[in-house]
Amino acid sequence: MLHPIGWAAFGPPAENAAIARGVHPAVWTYDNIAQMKAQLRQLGFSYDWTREIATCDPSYYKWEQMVFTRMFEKGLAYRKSTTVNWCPSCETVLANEQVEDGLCWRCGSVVELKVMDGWFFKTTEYTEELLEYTNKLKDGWPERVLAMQKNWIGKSTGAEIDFPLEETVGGESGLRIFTTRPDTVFGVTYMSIAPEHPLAAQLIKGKPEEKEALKFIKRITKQSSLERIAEGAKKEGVFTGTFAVNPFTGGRIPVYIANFVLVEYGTGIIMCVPAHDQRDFEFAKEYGLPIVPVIEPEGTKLRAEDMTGAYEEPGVMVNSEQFSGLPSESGKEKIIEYIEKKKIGKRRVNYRLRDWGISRQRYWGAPIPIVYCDTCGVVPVPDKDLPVELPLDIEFTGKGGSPLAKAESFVNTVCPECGGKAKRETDTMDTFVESSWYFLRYASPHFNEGMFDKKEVGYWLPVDRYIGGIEHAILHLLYARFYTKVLRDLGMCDLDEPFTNLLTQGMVIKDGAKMSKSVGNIVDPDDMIKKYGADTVRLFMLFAAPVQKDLDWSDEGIEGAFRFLNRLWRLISDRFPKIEPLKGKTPDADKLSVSGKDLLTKVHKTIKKVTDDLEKFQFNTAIAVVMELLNDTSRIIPAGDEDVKVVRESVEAMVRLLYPIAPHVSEELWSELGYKGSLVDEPWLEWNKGLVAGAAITVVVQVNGKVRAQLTMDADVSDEEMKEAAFADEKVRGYLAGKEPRKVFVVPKKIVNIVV
RNA sequence: GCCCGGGUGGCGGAACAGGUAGACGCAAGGGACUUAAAAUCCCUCGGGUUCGCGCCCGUGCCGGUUCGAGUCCGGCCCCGGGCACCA
Repeated sequence: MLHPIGWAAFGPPAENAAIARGVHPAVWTYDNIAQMKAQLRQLGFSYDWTREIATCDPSYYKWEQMVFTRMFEKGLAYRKSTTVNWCPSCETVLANEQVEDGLCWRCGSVVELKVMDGWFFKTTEYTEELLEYTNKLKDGWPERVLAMQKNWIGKSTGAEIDFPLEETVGGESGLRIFTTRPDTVFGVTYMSIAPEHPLAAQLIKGKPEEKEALKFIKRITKQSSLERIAEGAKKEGVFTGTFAVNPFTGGRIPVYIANFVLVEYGTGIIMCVPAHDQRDFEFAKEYGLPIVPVIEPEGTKLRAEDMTGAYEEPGVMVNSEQFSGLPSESGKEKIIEYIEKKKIGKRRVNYRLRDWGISRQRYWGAPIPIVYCDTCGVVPVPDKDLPVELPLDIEFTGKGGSPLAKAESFVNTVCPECGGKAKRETDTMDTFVESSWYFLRYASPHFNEGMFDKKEVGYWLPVDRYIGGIEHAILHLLYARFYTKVLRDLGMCDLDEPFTNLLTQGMVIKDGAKMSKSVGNIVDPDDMIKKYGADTVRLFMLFAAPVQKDLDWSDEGIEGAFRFLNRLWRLISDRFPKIEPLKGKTPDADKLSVSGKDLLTKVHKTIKKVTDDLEKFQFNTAIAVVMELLNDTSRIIPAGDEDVKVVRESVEAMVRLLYPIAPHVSEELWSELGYKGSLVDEPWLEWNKGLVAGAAITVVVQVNGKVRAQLTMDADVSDEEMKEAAFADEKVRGYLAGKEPRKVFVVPKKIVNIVV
């Protein structure tokens, strides 16, 4: 088993601290690491510190840079100019996954849309595989995480169809659109193109509408992503002055520029069917465009003038020439077959997922290993010159963009190919790139002939048990899956997926809100450790809620955990210090009193339950049963020496069962109990199967499904004996009142239900 | 709108595989110990009813299947999360 730890050490917080307080990001980062490390050690986590890594170390990011150059060579890393998400506060570009409701995931600022050059990873190369594997991960991943990823990938099937233009524009003789509803093609009454689409400006060139349309484009493209979303209700557009032709009807179709068309999705141009698409409907109403129904619900006639909204459900095709009368679902197929035969379009699958923009206009990150040469163009840095180290001698002003771009000695370099003057790329990589492969590095953290030792990765990976927060359901978990597949295809490993089982643990909540400095509801672990000790903190956190759920921090709750450990401590040090260690010898069951025997049974049932629960990560219930055992053990009054031994056995069991949860206290009590050496060297306890199976059982007797009596019986009781005992019971007889039972159900060793 | 979760005491949460609902803990109330307090220990703690034994009701709501439903099925309501002008 490998239980490693490391630090995602790059990122804007360190740089922001440098700007605000004049501390170098590196100093700030390593200070924080030292503090965190001390805290983790105090808490007694069993990390393998020999494998510790920090992603800001050049010996780490060097390999990431090398992989970048390989990806570049394969076209999986590429540069393009496009509309990107810009966070004005972080002063950097964000990937689509890092924008939440139009706001920056990190700082919450309103994200602006900007056209910029940047580097991208071609996640879309793996879209279908990423989607397909969500089905294979089903056994180990929470349903909702997979659902989120599927959602994010957003597969939709349909067709691309070419609509010829009346006259050629900018070298284009037609407009290609994507639709999921080819069955509605006879109802097209206009088309729309995204304002950002390069062809939009071409379509209006020289037209009377040009001036008006240009103004519109300018206004819309200036809006932030938040405005574009928020104004969702209001559909706006302008006529381009250009017409296309419906290839099915030959009809003349006006082309609009419309604010609701997304340039990045599909082809950035759509056919508009107001009768069967709500958005198209609203736009048509606004601009007085015709509405032509071509799908009708079975047995109903649709009339454009009566419609108050689009009819989006399936139905029967009408007004569609030879396709009329077909159900819309099979109509889709027929239309697609038709366009493929006539070569005016083709079947097409579209995804929402877009390529991962990894350029960050920030200093504290791994430099992108690229050099720009006037002669040779874009040149990747050769392996022998890696890593491209982040220069530490930098001035942080917080103004005017990335400090890297102003570091002359960094920027100016020579071209690795021609030796001439060249300039370095000054963008750094998104920190999610580092976190996309650190788990592989753990397999061979000190390997210096490559990113990782393939043999070691083959041995340790995939991760059997990956634990992280739900907030990375899409971000980190999608990127890591993608990156792993890239590494596989570069021949570096044989993994299809990095994480077999995923456990999304909850956050610690205080007063109904996520703990944060700005809200001021922070509970400092150091304070808690000082007051109660690490074990109390551990115990409480594991006990208060199942790991998957958020944990409500409660000052009273932690007191309860503290009380429990103290009770155990007192039981051992005050009441039973003089009894000799059992050293594995179990008391003689025959010499025990009834309560002694009950306790012995309880001890072994507890061992079984804790073992099972830990296996299932159900720490809260595991702790609860140990608490029960402590209650029972404290209450017993031993009837003889053999009973005392049971108490001793119970105490020893509790200490050992609690070891993974409260290691410090357990070790201490273990030696208090007279044992030498550490519990870490002791094997896990096993329960006595005979004792657990042979224990007396409670049989419930129901009359007409209602519980009327509880009988204590032997574990090997037969159905017949259960029945007899049930009918013999006085209380039960009272309920039967002499009536003949109509039926008797017996659940072996559990229940007798008498129906009268 | 679509897709996932989830609704159990005052609270956090238990309940294998349809078989005693509320384990364990917190809070609350009462009592013991103490000059007093803290700590500790004991009792009560879903609702109604009863002097009590007990009885009736109760797992968001309505219905169904079953000898028996928190658990299964159908319909609805509410809460949380994800996606969303995705053509």
